[in-house]
Formats: sequence, C-alpha cells, structure tokens
Amino acid sequence: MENTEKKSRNFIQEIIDEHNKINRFDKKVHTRFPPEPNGYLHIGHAQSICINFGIAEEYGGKTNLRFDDTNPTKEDIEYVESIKEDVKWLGFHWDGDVRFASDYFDRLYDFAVQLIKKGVAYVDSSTLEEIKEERGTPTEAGKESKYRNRPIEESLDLFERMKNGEFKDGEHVLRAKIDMSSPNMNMRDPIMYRIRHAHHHRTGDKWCIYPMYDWAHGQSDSIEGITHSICTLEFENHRPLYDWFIDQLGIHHPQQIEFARLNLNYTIMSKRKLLRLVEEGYVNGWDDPRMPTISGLRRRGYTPKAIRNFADRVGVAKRDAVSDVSLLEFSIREDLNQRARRAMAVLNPLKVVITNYYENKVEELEAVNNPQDETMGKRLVPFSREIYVEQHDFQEVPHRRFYRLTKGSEVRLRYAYIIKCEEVIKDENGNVIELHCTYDPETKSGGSSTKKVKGTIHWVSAKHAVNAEVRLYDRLFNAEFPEADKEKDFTEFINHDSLTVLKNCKIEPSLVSAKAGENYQFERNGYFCIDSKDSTEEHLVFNRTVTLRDSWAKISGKK
RNA sequence: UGCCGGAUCGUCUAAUGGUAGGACAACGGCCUUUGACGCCGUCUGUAGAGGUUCGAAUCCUCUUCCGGCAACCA
Repeated sequence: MENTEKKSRNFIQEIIDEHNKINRFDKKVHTRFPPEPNGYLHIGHAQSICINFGIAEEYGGKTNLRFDDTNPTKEDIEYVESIKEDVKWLGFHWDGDVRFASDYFDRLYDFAVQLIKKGVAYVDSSTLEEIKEERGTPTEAGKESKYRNRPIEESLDLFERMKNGEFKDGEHVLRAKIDMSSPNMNMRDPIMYRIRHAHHHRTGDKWCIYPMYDWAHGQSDSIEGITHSICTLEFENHRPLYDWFIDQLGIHHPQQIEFARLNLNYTIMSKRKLLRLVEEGYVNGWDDPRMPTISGLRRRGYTPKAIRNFADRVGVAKRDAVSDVSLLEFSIREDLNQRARRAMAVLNPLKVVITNYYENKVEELEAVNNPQDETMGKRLVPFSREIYVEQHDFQEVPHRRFYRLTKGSEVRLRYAYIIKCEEVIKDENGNVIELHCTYDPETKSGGSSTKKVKGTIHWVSAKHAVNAEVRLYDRLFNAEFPEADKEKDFTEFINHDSLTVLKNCKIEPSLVSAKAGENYQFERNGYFCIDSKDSTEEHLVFNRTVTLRDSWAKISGKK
C-alpha cells in the first residue's frame, strides 16, 4: 500500500500538524540545524539535516544553519567550512546567511543582566569542586551555594567585572537561581557563564566570558524565530531548563522536539571515537572512505540522493535504534544502478589467448553504457587476440553450479564472442598463469547466432588495457556493536582487512577520462569512483563504493 | 533505589478502539549477453500479567526490560 506509506506521519509531523491546527506558530515552520564546529559531520548528522531541512521544506518553511560556537577552546573555523560544504553537498539550502551563536553574545549578555536584576541569576564565587560537591546526585538533592543570596547589586557588579576581564579563569561563574533540590539535575542552579580567557574563532578577544550551551542554545533559537527546535533525545531533560529561561525572559518560545539519533551497526558514530580513529592512524583522515563521515562517504562514491533516501527509509522515532548498514548499501546501489555508467575492469587479471583469432586484428565492439537508461548511449570497446579476464572466473575443478571458465567449457565474453577454454597453462609451481581459448566467429554480440551459454564474463583487451590501482573497502569493524563490550576498547574490534589495495588492475581505455565525482559500475564487480585525493592522470586510483549484490557468493558458499 | 523517556517481524518503521502493513535482510523461484537489475512467492512481530470493551498494538492497572541525566562539554 504505497498510499498508506505516503500518508503515514512521523511523530514530529504529527506535532507540527497539531500546532498548525491550533495556530500555535501562525502556521509557520522554521527549523535549524545547529552543529558545534568541533569535528566533521557523519551519517547521523546527515539524518538530522534531512529531518530539519526536510520538515521545513514539506511545510513551506525555512531552515537556518547555525554554529553553536560557545566553547572557543574546542572549536575551529576549519570545521565550519567542512560542515557548510557537507550541507550544501547534500543538496540543502539554509535560509539567509550562516548564523553563529557568537552573533548573539551581546544579546545573551543583556539577557543575563536582565535575569540577575530579576533576582533569578547570581554570580557564584565557589570553586569548581565546591559546585560539584553541592550539586548532589540524581538520587540526592543538592545544597544551595553560600553565594546564592548575595545582593543583586553585588552580582551585577561582579558579572560586569567578569566581562571586563578582572578575574582569572574559574574564579566566578554566573548561575541561574532555580532549585537545588530539583529531581532534574539540569535545574539545580545551572551555570550560565564561565570565564575563559581564550581566543574565539569569530569574536577574537572581545570576550573572556562565554555562555554555556544550555544558556545560549534556547535563546539563540528564540532570537532566530525558530518554531520547532528538533534535537536528539539526550536533550530531553534539558527542555524544562530551556523553557524556564525563555519564560523568565518572556521571549518567543520555540517548541523543542527530541528524536532518537541514528545508529548504524558495524560502525561507530561518536565524534570523540571517530577522532581517535584518525589520530591513532587506524584510518587516513576524517574523509577516509571507510569512515561514516559525510566526507568519507562522498569520497567513497556515495551520492547525496542515496543518503537522503536512506534517511527517509530509516525514518524517525523516539526509541533508541540501530539501523542495519545493509539499508545504506541498498540505497546507494539503487541510486547508482540508475545513473552509473557501465565499464569493464579486471581487478585480478588472468591472461587469455584466443588462439584462432587473427594476430593483429582489433575490433571495436559496441557496449551499452547503462541498460537502465538508454539515453546514456553506447561506446566502443576494443577487442583483440589477447585479453584479461578475472582470475575468479576460472576454476580448475569447478563447483557444480559454476558457469564460467574451466577446461573445455564455453562462456560468453560480454559484448563479444563465445569462447571455449582449450588449454590451461601453469607455471612451475602449478599456478594457472594463462588460458588458451578458441572463439566462435558466429557468436559475435548482436549477431544472428542463437547459441546460448550460461555464463557471461567481463574482459579487457590486453594491448589496450590501462593500468589502475583499485581500493576495495570492507566494514571498519568486525563486531556488529563495536561499543557494546564494556570490558574492551572499541578499537579491538577493528577489521584489519577493511582496506585491500590492488595495484595491477586492467581497465578498459574509456575509463582514462574518468573524473572525481563520477560514478561507474565495473560490470560484475561493483560501483567505483575516482579517488578525489590520490588519483592522477598517470596513476589512476579507484575506490570501490559498494559491491554488486552477489548471489554467486551464496551459491558457492553452499555446494 | 530519584527524575525523564522508551518497548511492534532478524533490522528500521506504520497502524492513533475495527483485517498488524511497508522497506531492508533472509529463503525459494522466474528472467538474464552483468550469477547485476527486474519480477513472483515464502518466513518471521505487538515485552509479560490482569482489566475495560462486541472488539485492544492502541485505553486503565501492575510487572519486567532498555536508554538518558551528577563537564565551568555540546
């Protein structure tokens, strides 16, 4: 029932529908995507981007891109640029200019003064340890600070002097005066400002006090007129605090809605752990094609459309969930099947001599560029007496359902002729190094011959072949849930065979013009793309995006 | 044992008091000049116990299990 599938609403859409019904936000929908510029975006962020931009699009609303840059010691402009690029690459357009929480530092400061004057915020001169001590535990109420009831004037004065740089880091903080015995830890007089004599990537040295995320975030949303602040589950407990700030200030009140973040099996999503993979050299950078980062997926050959389709299929809900990576793979295969140009490439070459073919003859054979899309046209592929085929397409002792080359068997060369394997040449160690075959001139592709064989294999003309390096990627972790074992570090589950480099691949000549950003299907092998960093005209490097579905692997695994 | 949230096929997600459906995965078959694609079919699920009701995944009660919360991080 496609019909019901289209009509079904996720819980966020239901909430917005209800708001529109009761006219809560004048039927407006304005969302935002608010990353902290302290790392690269991953597939989980991609889902959040799709939700925020997708929801707004659906309701004819807008989405802001705002960097929550409230901690100058962790953040960097490099990350700002990469995040902007990733959002654009996914195909989304933010409303107006990129925003920064730091754009609102002056207003946040004024808001804070307002709350101090109102008697609901105070400067606390306790030490870090004292504050920690007095916060209590989830099951035990906290204690009020001895500075909690200091006169408003005194707090005002101290806060201004904090701003003016009269104190060292950690000497004072500004706290909201709420309830030290609240069962919600976030309401136990949370810290609003801390002193940090640090250089900020945008405001420079203007400030030496910086707002905490909890104090900056809700007000930033309010200032921007956000209607629906969509965020992940861990901020659910913070919502009462955000609501409290907004209500105390009497400003525009967005509705926060929390959803369960995306998890994927056989990988990790924590920025901190991803950083470790990079720093400890398990991968070659944030955009290593094995990384679940958007930049890694892009380099691997994933398309924005595949990622967006994946996000749609996974859906959104409030329960914790781990999605199956096979769904991501399905999404990229589905997209690439439609758009990727086909080509022939032999990854592990085995030489074949067609003994009854003319010594110097070359035929240009017509090959379809994409059987799913006629408009992609055809190309010519050179054929000659010596070709390369895949080592795996020959079996000396064939599996009973093996339809390819074995001594005496016939197989079709894709877009060319049917050949028969006559002789197997081995080296002194007994390794098969060459096959001698004969071809049937009557069976030229497109001809009138009705001869049928069960197997068809790809090939590349030896004298026309171009050498290339091909990198095959496998999952980065062997364990389905690398973080689940509390005893072991996640790095113990790293798959040490996640990268296989093949340096002696033979590709058809038309592939020399391949450019980064294009997707190809190497027939019977998988989807591949030029590596955007390491490939050069002299030394082509291809990345395998994903294999084709391989039912032969299942058959051969049995017997 | 505090507060907040959650529990539907193997996985993800619908059904909002009226036939538990879809996608992925798996399995079987058809098709095939890609063992691809496509097509057809099969399998598997409401955490448990009570209750309300003609009728409960849905409402009520109790239980069990899972996640989050004690950075001057976000």
